[in-house]
Amino acid sequence: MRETDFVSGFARGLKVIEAFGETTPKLSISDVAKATGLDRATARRCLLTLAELSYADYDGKFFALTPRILRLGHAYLSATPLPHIVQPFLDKLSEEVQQSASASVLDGTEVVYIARASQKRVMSINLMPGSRLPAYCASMGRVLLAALPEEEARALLRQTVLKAFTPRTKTDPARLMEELIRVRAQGFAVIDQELELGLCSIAVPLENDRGRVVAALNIGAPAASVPAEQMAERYLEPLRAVARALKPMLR
Amino acid sequence: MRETDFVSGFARGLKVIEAFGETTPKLSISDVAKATGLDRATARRCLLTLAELSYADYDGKFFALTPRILRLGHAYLSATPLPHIVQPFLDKLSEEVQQSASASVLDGTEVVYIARASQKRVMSINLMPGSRLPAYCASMGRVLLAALPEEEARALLRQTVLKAFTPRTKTDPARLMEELIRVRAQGFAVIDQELELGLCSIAVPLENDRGRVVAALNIGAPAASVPAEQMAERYLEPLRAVARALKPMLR
DNA sequence: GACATTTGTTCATATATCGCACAAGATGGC
DNA sequence: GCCATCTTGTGCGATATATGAACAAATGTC
Repeated sequence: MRETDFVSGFARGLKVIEAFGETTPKLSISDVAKATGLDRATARRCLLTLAELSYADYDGKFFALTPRILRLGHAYLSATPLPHIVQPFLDKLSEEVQQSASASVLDGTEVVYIARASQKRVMSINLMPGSRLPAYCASMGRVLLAALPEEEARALLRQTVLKAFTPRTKTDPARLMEELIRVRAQGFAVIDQELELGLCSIAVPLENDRGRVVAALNIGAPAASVPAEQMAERYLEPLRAVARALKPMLR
Repeated sequence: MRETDFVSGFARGLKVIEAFGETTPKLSISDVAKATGLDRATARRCLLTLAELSYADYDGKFFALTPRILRLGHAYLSATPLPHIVQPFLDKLSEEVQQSASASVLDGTEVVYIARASQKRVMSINLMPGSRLPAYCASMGRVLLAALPEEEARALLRQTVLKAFTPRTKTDPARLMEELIRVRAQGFAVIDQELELGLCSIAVPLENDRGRVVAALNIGAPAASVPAEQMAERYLEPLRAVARALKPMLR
């Protein structure tokens, strides 16, 4: 790609949108400049552009995103076949096993939820399509990393800040790589309270008709009612049945 | 705002993202140029920029958005307090009444879902945060339109294509305005299969601590099990209880 | 209340992008 | 197989944007 085939004003604007996050719903011009590394004058122009288009509100001091910004993500969710195809299967699966079921894909070092059917909430975090979790300590993340060429998985782990969310979180890259190899061999991953105490989950890869892994499916359950050792015997077959049923439908 | 405080490259890029939709998951350069009204060269530069930043894939012919684009909408969902505050209340409400419960806000002529707790699916459309419905024929839309100054509501209806989704859909602007006045007076709206046959819903406004309507809450139920006449007697009180409980928590 | 910082805004100019026109390549009909 | 049509890629002049410094205003500190 040539230098001139890149619209840096657009790229800068996207950076500005992403500056808004979890802990920062309202940002001043300087806040955004600092968060993005852009010049204050440039950040201001991007923010005023967002406001002009009603993607953001401006009270003269702080900018805040408006729900209109959801159109952007929705363009993906409604345009991409996978979420639509998977959703009814997750609904059925979730009802059958009386636990939450989800599907996700990999985006860099993170897992991105693309569909979800939730039963009564057991997690403190509220997951929905678009939500992200670090791949290294999520069951679907393990499955998706395990599906990559070993070198690629290793590279992603190197890029990740391996933080211990609970005392059980595995954070040693070497042990994680071993775990990925085991996951690939056995065809599923079980997470025992590595992301949140009290929460277990199990995931399997979802292949398309040509055998390429295109997503992961999981079931999450409270550790109190389903100990980690029982996850596989209870949920592996239902998950695999869904993956088998979906396989011929995925291009 | 001065002319030079607007980054048109950014605005054009956002238009390109929104060109991807329901029926158009993969678009060529010309497709996007046609859909957005941009010059082909410009559309191409925006698309290549998206691809360079991994917001889109490019196979040499077609562009498709990647899940990375969900970061943009997620910036809003995670940064805005309302969805987080409302979600656990919807969960409880949904379990209590054994029906789906949702919250939404108005964006132009459309209702945008910002949180949702779903029971077994009754709608053919799959709703999630970010999903949009036309305001004029959705229960939350009626409530949100009714909360606007009459002239503003009338203006939005004028901008809307009033399509009949079912034989029961109300599409006459004058009758809709009457309906909005009734909704405002009674403090709730009931929709009887106007959006989809077999689906009824009821919505109430959600006010903040200063009495401004900041969102709408609703419950949807299959018409077969809950006829429209029963929606209010069954669900109005539970909905209002949630709205009352939330009110002091909303700035 | 005066000083020091931070923040927002403006401006001139160097730089990058836009849209047009044209060339090259792909597609489809017959 | 050939022409008509549509699509994509590129060079260039005109136009729009980014930059960083300078100033003004607001905010925080002692």
